[in-house]
Amino acid sequence: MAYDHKEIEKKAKEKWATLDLYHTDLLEESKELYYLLVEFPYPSGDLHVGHWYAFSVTDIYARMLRLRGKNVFFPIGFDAFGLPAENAAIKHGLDPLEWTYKNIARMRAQLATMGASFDWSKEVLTCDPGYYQWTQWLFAKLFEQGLAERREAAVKWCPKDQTVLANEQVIDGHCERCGTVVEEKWLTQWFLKITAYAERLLIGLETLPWREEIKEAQRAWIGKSEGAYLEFPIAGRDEKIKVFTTRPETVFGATYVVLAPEHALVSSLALIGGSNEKKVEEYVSVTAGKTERERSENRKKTGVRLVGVLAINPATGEEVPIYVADYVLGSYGTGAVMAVPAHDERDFEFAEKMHLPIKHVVQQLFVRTRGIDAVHLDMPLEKRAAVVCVIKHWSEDKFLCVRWKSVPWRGFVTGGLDGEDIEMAGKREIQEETGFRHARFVRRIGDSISVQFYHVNKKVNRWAEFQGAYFELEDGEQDEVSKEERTIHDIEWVSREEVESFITPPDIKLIWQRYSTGNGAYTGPGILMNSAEFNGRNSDEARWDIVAHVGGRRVTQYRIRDWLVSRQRYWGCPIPIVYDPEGNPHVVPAEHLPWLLPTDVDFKPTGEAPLASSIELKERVRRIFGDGWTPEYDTLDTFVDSSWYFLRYLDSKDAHKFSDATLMKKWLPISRYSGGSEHTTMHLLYARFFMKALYDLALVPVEEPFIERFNRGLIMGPDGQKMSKSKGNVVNPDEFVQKYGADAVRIYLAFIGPYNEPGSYPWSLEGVASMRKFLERVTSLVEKHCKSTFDDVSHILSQSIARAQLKIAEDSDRFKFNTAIAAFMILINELEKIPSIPKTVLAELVIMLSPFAPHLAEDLWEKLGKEGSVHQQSWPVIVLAITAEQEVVVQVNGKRRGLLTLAKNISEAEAVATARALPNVVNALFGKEPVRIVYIPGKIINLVI
RNA sequence: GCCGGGAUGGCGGAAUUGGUAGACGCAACGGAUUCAAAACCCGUCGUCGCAAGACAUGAGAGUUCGAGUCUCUCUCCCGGCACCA
Repeated sequence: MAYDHKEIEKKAKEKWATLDLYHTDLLEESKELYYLLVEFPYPSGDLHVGHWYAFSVTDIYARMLRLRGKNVFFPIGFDAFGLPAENAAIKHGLDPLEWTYKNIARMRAQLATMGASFDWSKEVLTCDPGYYQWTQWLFAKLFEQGLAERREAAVKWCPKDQTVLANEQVIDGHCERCGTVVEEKWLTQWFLKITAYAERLLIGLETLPWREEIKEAQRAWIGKSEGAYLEFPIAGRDEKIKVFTTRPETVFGATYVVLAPEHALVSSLALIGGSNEKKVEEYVSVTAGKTERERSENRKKTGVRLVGVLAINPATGEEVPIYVADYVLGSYGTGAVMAVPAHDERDFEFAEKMHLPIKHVVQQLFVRTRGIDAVHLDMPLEKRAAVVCVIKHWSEDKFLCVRWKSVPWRGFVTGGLDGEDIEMAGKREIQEETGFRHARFVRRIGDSISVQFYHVNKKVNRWAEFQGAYFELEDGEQDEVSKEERTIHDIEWVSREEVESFITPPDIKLIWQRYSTGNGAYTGPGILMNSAEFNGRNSDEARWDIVAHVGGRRVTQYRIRDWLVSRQRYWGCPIPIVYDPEGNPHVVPAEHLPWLLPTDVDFKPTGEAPLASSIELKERVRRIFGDGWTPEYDTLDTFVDSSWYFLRYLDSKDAHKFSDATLMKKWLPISRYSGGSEHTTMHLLYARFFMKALYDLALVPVEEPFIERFNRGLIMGPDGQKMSKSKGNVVNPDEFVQKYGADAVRIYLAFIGPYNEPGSYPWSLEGVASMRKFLERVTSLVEKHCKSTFDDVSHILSQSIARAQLKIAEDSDRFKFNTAIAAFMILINELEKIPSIPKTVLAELVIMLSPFAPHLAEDLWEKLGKEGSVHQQSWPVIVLAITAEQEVVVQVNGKRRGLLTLAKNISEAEAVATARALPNVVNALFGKEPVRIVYIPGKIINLVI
């Protein structure tokens, strides 16, 4: 081994400690400020590959920015409240506090091995009373502002952890932490009103330069939908059923109304109807016993009609039945919907099952815009009703299709109604176009559709209302077809399988699909029909007019629910609330903060909050507030702790305020936040919500906490599978650090793939070794030339170095450390071929290496006899000289035939002449004269023959 | 089902705005060195072909002098949401 990494790492760390290198002076004004944040870890007690990936790669950027003259704030701390500590207490009888602090101590030591340049002096621990005092203080502020609220709600309950979970912590109906199937419970809980900020959380995304997938995930989570409240009066009563719909324009097609089982009107309406009250009650109680998960798992539609009561469709005035069905959610919208089976899949499914009427009010519209039958924009559209005939052979499974002669159009027999009904018109067209005499009308096919096209033969624009109809031929008896018809098209028998591909226009295809696979709900926009005075209008365009017409109100709904923060757990931040003898909540006054977590508790899960077992807490409340006052026993969701930690970093030890206003003004918003994609919709949204709420309270200077956000990828096992103990593919980074050194592991992780996108990269067993080899080559290079007295830097060499410096800096800015390292490797490969390298170049090289391999670079810096630390140097100033020549690719017909190095100021004629003289070009031209020459100076000459 | 992102050698990946496809690295192969091996060093390395060259960025079409990159259709993979009216 060319170098002893253990020795080097030890020496470097001692040197950095002596120089106090990573203490950020937050007041330093002369440099540009850069707040680089990385998600702080939970102190699980063991540093795994994921931690290395998160912290050591981000550290590369922190170090590089410092070299580039920035005042970089790169803090660290621990998200130290949470379940594992408590589980350790339950399982092994350990003290959660001791367990946590022991783990923290261990992880601090492990983090130190990676050589990360964290400023430990600003460390925060969320479980420290000095921290959670301010979590409590901020909670109190939100409470005073009406943003923290106590109410009864159906909550997700994990029977194993014996606690309530936030919606976000339930994954596929299972507890995010322990995987147990989640139950539902009805409890009084604390909520933070994130819904009040739904719109602003959405708008705020617009200006953030985040990746689209992160923004989209948040948008989907917020789930904005615009629609209207419409009211359906109950026949013979004063009451009304209020529904929410995003498609109010389909109200004419609402043929029944559905209430969620938990809807307030269900029991009273059942009583009025009377006749099936028992059945309704039974249905409601059965669904109440199911979790939301169970309800949505079984997608089969169930429901009960409220017999004896009817609602009135406000558009048609018709009476429609009322159902109770669990496919309608009580927690969204108004808990009631108007059902439009023709235009909503769920309503369609329910209507089919219950044999309810399906009324078609939106006609699908096809406009032919391409091809020979495209609508002529300068001509008016002539309306006409028409029939499209699907005709089956009298004995075989074949269908009668039509192939036009003059145009590439293939479809079915189609013709205008001319005042007849569908059956008559169809029979007549079949007779005229095909000669078949005995077609039997079987049925209509689905609903009508609108098609706008240019009628090639009749030379007019048509707006046809197509009605599909199914006919069966009784026999093959056929008349002679008129000559006129024969010149227009041929008829053809096509087998069932081939019909779909035989037919050309999409609208005729749709009729075929409806015939062969059945009709469904049409959920798109189109032309309104069966909608009184709105008939013929575009559905999207008429939407709000219809809302006005039926006296509805335009509203916006959000999918996001308020943030449930109560946890029936011990190891969390106590909710700073006490109850007076009447049971009203009061915030614990600031002078009593921190509102300490009691220590005399029983951890055994009983279904009660552990804090309820503390005598000290009850005593404390009685002592401070008086007899009859009782404490809140729940603790806060740990996501509350982590929603503001980045503010505390700036002023982590302050006993008088949560953070320093002046420093926040200087350092916020955070320049770049690096983390895992698993936090996209929870932590990131909560932190943004907190920031906006605190901004409104004038407690913070900015509304959005993070300018840039980067989600890193995942490191997989060597088999490409997610690392897990059961698969036996877990890579222990410590082994590799021991064997190859921290620098090799760092550089390997940075090289494995782009750090700016959430991909997944398998850990290659040879990868770290190869990085070690590379570092040894750099070492040998420096050692070989470090005694050299030669100091003449050639032009070519200085250009190579400048190019590498620029590339490394640029790629690092984009978090593309893989290509940055590649650029460094290219430079080393080049330098190894040079017999003598000046010391100034070596020094620059070591500085360039230092963010990636901080320990080795420090050692090499000393080998060069330099003073101070390499990490206190400046990133070399880049001077890229302008060259007089440039490379130009020569192509013939777009294929590369040669490469020229031409003077930059060469004329086009000269450049082309030089290109044409190339032997390969001469060959490719076959003596022909180019018909076109594309010349882009500095890039390409393309000769087109 | 809907939304978002993606698909490039045996593998991880590269290719700032449409302009030399496969940078850099791994693995593999050949050589040199060695008593031998490891390490190191030199070379080969998309496919077909002796070569010239042809063909190649999930499949198919299109736009363009020129497409991994832009447009359309389809397939598959990853992520998010999902009975949210």
